[in-house]
Amino acid sequence: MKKKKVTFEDIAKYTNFSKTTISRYFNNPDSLTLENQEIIARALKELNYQENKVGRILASGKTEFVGIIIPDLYFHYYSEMLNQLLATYETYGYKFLVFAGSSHPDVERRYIRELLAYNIEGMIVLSHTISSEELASYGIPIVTIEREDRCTCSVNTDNYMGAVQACSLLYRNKCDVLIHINGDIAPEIPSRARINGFLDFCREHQIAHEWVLKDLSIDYEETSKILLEVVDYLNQKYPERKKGIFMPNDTHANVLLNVLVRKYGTLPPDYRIIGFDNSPISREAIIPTSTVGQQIETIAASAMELLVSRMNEQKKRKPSPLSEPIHRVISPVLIPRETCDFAG
Amino acid sequence: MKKKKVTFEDIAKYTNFSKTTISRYFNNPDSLTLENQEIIARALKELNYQENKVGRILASGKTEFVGIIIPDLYFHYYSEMLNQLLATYETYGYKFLVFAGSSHPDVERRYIRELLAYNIEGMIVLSHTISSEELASYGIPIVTIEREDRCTCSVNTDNYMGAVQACSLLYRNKCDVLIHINGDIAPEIPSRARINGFLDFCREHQIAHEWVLKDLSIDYEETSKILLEVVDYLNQKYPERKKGIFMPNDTHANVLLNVLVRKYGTLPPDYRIIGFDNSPISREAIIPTSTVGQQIETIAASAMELLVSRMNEQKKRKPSPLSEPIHRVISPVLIPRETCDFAG
DNA sequence: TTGTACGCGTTATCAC
DNA sequence: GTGATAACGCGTACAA
Repeated sequence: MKKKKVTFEDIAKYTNFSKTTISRYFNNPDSLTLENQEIIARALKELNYQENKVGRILASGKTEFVGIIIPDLYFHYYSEMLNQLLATYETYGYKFLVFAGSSHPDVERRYIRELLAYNIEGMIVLSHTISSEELASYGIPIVTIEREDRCTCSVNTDNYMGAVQACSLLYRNKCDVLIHINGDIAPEIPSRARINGFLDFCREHQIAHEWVLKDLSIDYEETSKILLEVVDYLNQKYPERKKGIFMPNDTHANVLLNVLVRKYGTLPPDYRIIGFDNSPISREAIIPTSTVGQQIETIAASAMELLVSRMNEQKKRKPSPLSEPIHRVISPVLIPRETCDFAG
Repeated sequence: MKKKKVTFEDIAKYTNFSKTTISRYFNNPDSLTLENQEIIARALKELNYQENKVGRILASGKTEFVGIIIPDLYFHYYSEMLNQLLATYETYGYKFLVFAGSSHPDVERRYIRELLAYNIEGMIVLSHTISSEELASYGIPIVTIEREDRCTCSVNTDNYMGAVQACSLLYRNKCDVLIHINGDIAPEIPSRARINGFLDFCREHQIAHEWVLKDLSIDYEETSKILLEVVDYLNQKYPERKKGIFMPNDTHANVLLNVLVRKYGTLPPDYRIIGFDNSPISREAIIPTSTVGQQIETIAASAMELLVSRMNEQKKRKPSPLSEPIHRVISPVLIPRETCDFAG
């Protein structure tokens, strides 16, 4: 069982053509006689030829590789995004080299160097670790998703609009006071707009509101404890008032919901809740939870479309100094469920 | 801004060494004078050399690529497995080309051909679509995880033991009748052993039991409806008896839990529940749910270790006809939580 | 310790 | 429509 791989050379000998012709058979078949195409096709079968793209890369410079750097696969948001990015293989044929980020800048720089060593044609970055300025400096097309994007192309959810939709739903649910529980987020991070949208909406509509400044972690028990305290605080501060709580994501909305249900046996009528993301947990919670749905498939498709157009520019034109960053914004979709009274 | 990449050639000219010496600097630095190493190191900085592994691949035949075919990233089990597989980059340096499988055999065959075209050195398969026999026929090292594995190396959870542990916990919780709600699973699928473990344990301990044969889908509402019917059925058939329910995974355990809590306001004392996987949902459920924890990190590490050893064999020895498949089994860990009375 | 020459599998540029 | 030849960037005998 010799593992000697069959090459164009072998096909050429076998068919009495030249390597060039074999190459053409793959890249420009129409330039061959139909007859000869069939001869070669047959030879490929008979010799059981296995395509080898490494040679092609070296000769053509095109790897059809795209690098992905994603911070984590814990949150469903990220794994679904990766899922949808990978799915674009069917559309564009780009293969994905994936690194799950480590939030250590130097480690991620090693990832990037490694990706560059394989001549990736472009990169999609979801990790927050490296500044967009540095990313841009690597000189290859890059699209970032939902992170700081001053110097890179990006696709983000319209977080501001999402927050406004969420608040609007709580408002229509006759909530007396709107609450947002979230850490302080740097202004350059897109999801910061959720806070801004919340604040602006409440001010514009002159609704009593409060941004409860709490950093909520990934740890369930810890978050649970914090949110229980927040509930006590809210009960004390806003007794007899209907509280509309806008949580920054569905995972934490679920923790809050559980805290309330475990405390009161059900979601008390003076609490309305809405989360963000439309993660599975929002449907699988003890009470199906209203949420602002991110259109992950659209975001992923849009990111790849943008990246592909950039990569094509790089190939065709000569100098093309990687024009101004393009920022795309995808509208979220309001999904009212049982943690609000009704959609209207 | 000419994009002309710096090559060994350039470094060689710049330093008055030959390409060979530059190459050696990377692959066998000790064979150079310390002095000369520094000269080259400096030149690399000054010319801003970017490693290019494509040439190396062509010359050496070693891509350091591993292909991953994963069925889906919806279930946390898979995304976490991918996470842990990617994390082994730090240990072995293999890069991962990832395809999210499509459950269409022909599509996955295209994926595999594409992977082979890039000379991947090995493959990790979680998808169930292609038979292990066909996988083995591709002639590269392959490790499968939690799927039919007759002809391939594999790493699986000890599903049988997991089921026994689950049943044992329910038994110690003084359940009168043990219930397992699951579809019929082909004997060659590892998770089939969960059913066998359930049945064997109950028979050996002479416990009343029933395998409720239901195919539960990924759809929450649909599953919810089915499980509500099952609950009615169980109430009727086993009134006044303490029912210990062993669910095949945490997602469905959560649906059942929600059905019960929504029906009774809490988990009735005559229902005990345990799931499988230790997914986040088991901790985030309205009542923290007992589960059989899969050691995903260990499984992933073990799979890569196995794969790496196989890939090394392929490189070193000449004929090495890819010896007999090795099957590794990782023990699960029982995690008792509030849906059971106590651990003892 | 260092250099020469060739090979890896494919594509691109010319010729014919 | 087809073929010879030279890249592409690096590794590796073999020679010095």
